[in-house]
Amino acid sequence: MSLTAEAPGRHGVLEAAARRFVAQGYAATTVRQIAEDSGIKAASIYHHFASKEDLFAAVLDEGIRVMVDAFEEVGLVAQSSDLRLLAHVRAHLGTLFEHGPFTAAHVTAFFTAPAEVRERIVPVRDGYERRWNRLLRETIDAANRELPLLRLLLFGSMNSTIEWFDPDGETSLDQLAALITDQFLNGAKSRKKGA
Amino acid sequence: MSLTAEAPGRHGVLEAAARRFVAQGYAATTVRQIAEDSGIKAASIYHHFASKEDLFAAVLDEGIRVMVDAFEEVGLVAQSSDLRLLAHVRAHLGTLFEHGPFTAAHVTAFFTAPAEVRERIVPVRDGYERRWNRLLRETIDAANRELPLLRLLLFGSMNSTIEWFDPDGETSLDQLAALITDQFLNGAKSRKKGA
DNA sequence: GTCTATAGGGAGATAGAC
DNA sequence: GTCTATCTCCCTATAGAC
Repeated sequence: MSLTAEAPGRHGVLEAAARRFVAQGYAATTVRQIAEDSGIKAASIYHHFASKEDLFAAVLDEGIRVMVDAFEEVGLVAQSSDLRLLAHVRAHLGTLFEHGPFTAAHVTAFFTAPAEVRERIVPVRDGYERRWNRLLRETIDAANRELPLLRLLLFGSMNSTIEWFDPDGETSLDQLAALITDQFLNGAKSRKKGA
Repeated sequence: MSLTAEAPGRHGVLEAAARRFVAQGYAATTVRQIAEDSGIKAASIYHHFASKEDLFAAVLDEGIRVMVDAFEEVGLVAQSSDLRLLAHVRAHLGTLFEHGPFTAAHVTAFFTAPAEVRERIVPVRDGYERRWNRLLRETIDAANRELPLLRLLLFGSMNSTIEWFDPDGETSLDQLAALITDQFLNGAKSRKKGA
């Protein structure tokens, strides 16, 4: 929660770690940096986590938990399927920019995780992907074998925002979510200039 | 070019480095690993490159060069603008999966590059992005402030394929390029199941 | 739950012979 | 252009006191 509290506890360490992993990646981050950000000494990290890899796995886990929670919180809004998709796109973007550094760390660092860590996370990750497949099946009418591909393209668009979107800039997260959703469903051609 | 040649030379080292950076990221890759893959000793790397960062910058440079070359090679095909976009999407995917490891290394590792390296590369990268903005302006009719955003979404979709697409799987690169282009231009809703 | 002290290893890089 | 040998630094992790 804080960077300088006297006893940050497990969660404080976890959050400082996630922030570093986002900024530098896993390998480039040292336990000493995480400790310094947390306001404790490096050796104290090992009271909360057995190893740096263990800490990394905990960050990835929390990243998924935040995503799944946000997805479930959108709930079964009884609107059109297009608006339901928009709500979930907005929620996913929210996890990247508004709900702490965990999901961002997951998205940017998962790919570079050591194989053992990655295998440990995959089952949880699958649950989130299944939720999206179900959602998309209710929204678009593509062939069954195309649907996971379209989901991956949408994920690619959404997750790439972590590399370039500035939540304090001209475009708001709401606007970005609307743009991504409309582009995904109706295509870039539908966005006529003469609006 | 080869992993075990007696004198791999600068290019062999560069290629081995790119492969490692794709697989492990920059920080997790050691100069000793690159040397071993190249068939030389670690100290010999420093005959070709002043430092590991220097080698990294050379890999990123080459990654852009490959992208720009592929873009230019598509040329001014006098087809419809949709088909021209398809050709460029196919060319970009080709740089990720068919033209060596340099572009893949650029896409996956650029974000984690040390600030000095990144700043050195940005101007070259800008040239590639300008080419795409120009291409998209001829293809879609979106508002001027939306166009760069739409390009970033398309880049996000295309570049994410490096994390999940298997060029030896069921779907070919040609099919993937067609799917991405059609989804980008016309949206996922246009892909009706009853085809 | 945090500290000091330190073990043990591997990293990037250099010197100088061939 | 590549080698062997080595420097120096900093990494993860442990031991044991408070």
